[in-house]
Amino acid sequence: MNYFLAKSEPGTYSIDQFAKEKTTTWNGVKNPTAVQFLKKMQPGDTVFFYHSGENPQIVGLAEVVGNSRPDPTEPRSWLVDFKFLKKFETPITLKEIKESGKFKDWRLVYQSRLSTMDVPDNFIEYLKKKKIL
DNA sequence: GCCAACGTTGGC
DNA sequence: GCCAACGTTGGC
Repeated sequence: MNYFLAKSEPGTYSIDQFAKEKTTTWNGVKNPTAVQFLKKMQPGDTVFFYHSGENPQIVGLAEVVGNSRPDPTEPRSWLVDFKFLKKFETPITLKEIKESGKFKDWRLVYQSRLSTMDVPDNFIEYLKKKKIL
């Protein structure tokens, strides 16, 4: 089981909408690097749901259901289905992640524009220690 | 609102 | 195939 992170502008699609809908098709990903990660997602993998924009933070968890696949309506674009798992009572802010100093080699920190990415093991450990996972 | 970083487009 | 110009994203 692998961990990934997917960003969404809450004005476009928020964790609350996701919680209501229970499942969503994650689409619109065209960036080649982001698509690479989408292709690696497999059923059962866990995805951190991240709100970008004002107050950027990880707000919840999703589970990959079904295989990622090309978007039939848009060339070079890929999509994947997510099932809602949970919304964090206390989101993990980007500020906290940066200020901890432990995750400088994570794309979330050094490559802000990337919308879909993997998650380093030491971040998972960090969350387990904090009893968030 | 600004700007850095990066992706895309199109002319050559 | 290169690169300049331009567009987009996302953090601040």
